[in-house]
Amino acid sequence: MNTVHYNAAMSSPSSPARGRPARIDQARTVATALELLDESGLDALTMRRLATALDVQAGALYRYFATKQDLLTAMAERMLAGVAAVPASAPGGDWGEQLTGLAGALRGALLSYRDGARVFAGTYATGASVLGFADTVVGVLRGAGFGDEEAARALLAVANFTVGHTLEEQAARQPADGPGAPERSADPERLRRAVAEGEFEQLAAVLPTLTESDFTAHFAFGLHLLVEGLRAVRAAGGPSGG
Amino acid sequence: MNTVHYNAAMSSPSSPARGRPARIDQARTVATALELLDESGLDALTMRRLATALDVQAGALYRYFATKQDLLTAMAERMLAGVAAVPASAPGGDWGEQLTGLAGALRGALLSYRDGARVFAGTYATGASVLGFADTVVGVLRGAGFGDEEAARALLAVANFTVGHTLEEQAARQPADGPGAPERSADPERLRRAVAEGEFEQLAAVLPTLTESDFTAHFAFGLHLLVEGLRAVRAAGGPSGG
DNA sequence: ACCTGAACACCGTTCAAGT
DNA sequence: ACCTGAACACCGTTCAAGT
Repeated sequence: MNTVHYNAAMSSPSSPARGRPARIDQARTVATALELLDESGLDALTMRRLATALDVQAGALYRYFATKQDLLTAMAERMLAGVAAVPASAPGGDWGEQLTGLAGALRGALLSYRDGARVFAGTYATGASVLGFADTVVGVLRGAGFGDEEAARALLAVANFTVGHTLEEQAARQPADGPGAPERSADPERLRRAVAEGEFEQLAAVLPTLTESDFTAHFAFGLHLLVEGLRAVRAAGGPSGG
Repeated sequence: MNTVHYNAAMSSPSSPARGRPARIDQARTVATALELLDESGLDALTMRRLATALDVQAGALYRYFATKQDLLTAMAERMLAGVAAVPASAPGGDWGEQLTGLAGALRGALLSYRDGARVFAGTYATGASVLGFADTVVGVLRGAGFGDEEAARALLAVANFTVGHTLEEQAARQPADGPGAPERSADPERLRRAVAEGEFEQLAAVLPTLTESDFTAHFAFGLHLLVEGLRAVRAAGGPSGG
């Protein structure tokens, strides 16, 4: 069962190719959609533009994906392909380092496509890539002695932090194309101005760190907090040592 | 300077009301937009529907908001109104409890409107509510002895976790209107089926916790990890005790 | 079986013209 | 100064009809 089941309700192309051979299929459609996403961003990814890139009419896409949302879910699933294999390629380290590596791999997968985090956050993918990642994370935690409940909640905490962080990281990296300045992009200049205008003494003091562009350091710090928190939880809860 | 400056480039209504009195304004437009959001969700919030609710034509909205994105930013800002006042109303407790209260207030603010987290995550609000919240959080942390860099990074970690968590919480609470099952909603049933179909032993073991609907407990656990992580960081770094 | 062509019911945004 | 009316350039989705 390696294949992703995008949508069991969709009519998949039957095995013996009756009639004309298909000009597109799910895999090529998702691949082209991800290329388009990376080139132009989520807002520019329309069914019509995707169809044009595939040299087909827009309606043809609906033979493979019931809705655009289904396509986005398949894209999210594909983005995470191989993300669970990270600890296997770097087997050393304790559970904390393995968890850090896995979270970093998730962030890397989302960062590897423009608006990747937005696509992932906007879908609910339950394919082999996503579940395999979750399975690996939970395996590391249970192997380290955490209980089932703690392992599940730790998975959620790490995943939600990673998605939330990468969402903002990619929003900040948005090109802000043109002097018209779109409102979503996290321009540090606007933040600086806003802090200067109001009375935010505390914020003003930490502004240099807050507006720095080293998102890897921000991510590492948050992840470090979660791992150290887990260490504290385990020390307080279970009878086993580290 | 209490007023939120939605967009300095927009022509605000001049003080002496020349010509016809305005039938709509920014404040009423944002309030109505939030009502509509809460009733029907973000996907149903269109400029045309909002205009109809305000008894006006769609084009009239563009005298107050340059783009829909600007309107959404103003909505995000308004959602967080008063969220920084939480520690003032419950002044007791150490920095950890105060931080927990602030994060809980942020989650509560996002939860108080349907798709609130999606609106917030999709914008970059830098008004008094958002900056006031950030200022308060940083103030708590610096007051507890954390350095400027750690305080800034801790703010980001807590905010990103909270947004990421609430994004998923609201996706899970989506009514999933109709048996057609929209793909975004985090139906626990689909997750159960997907885990059962594949070979995810670790995931299967924690499935009861993973699919439980007590998001408050999930949120509390993640927040607990962050706070305990901060305690560990402070113990390891600074010379001052707790 | 697979895709086209054409339509349906919408969008966000702009802007001359009215009052 | 504020809003209307109407248009522009799109959307996602459906479906009879062609091959």
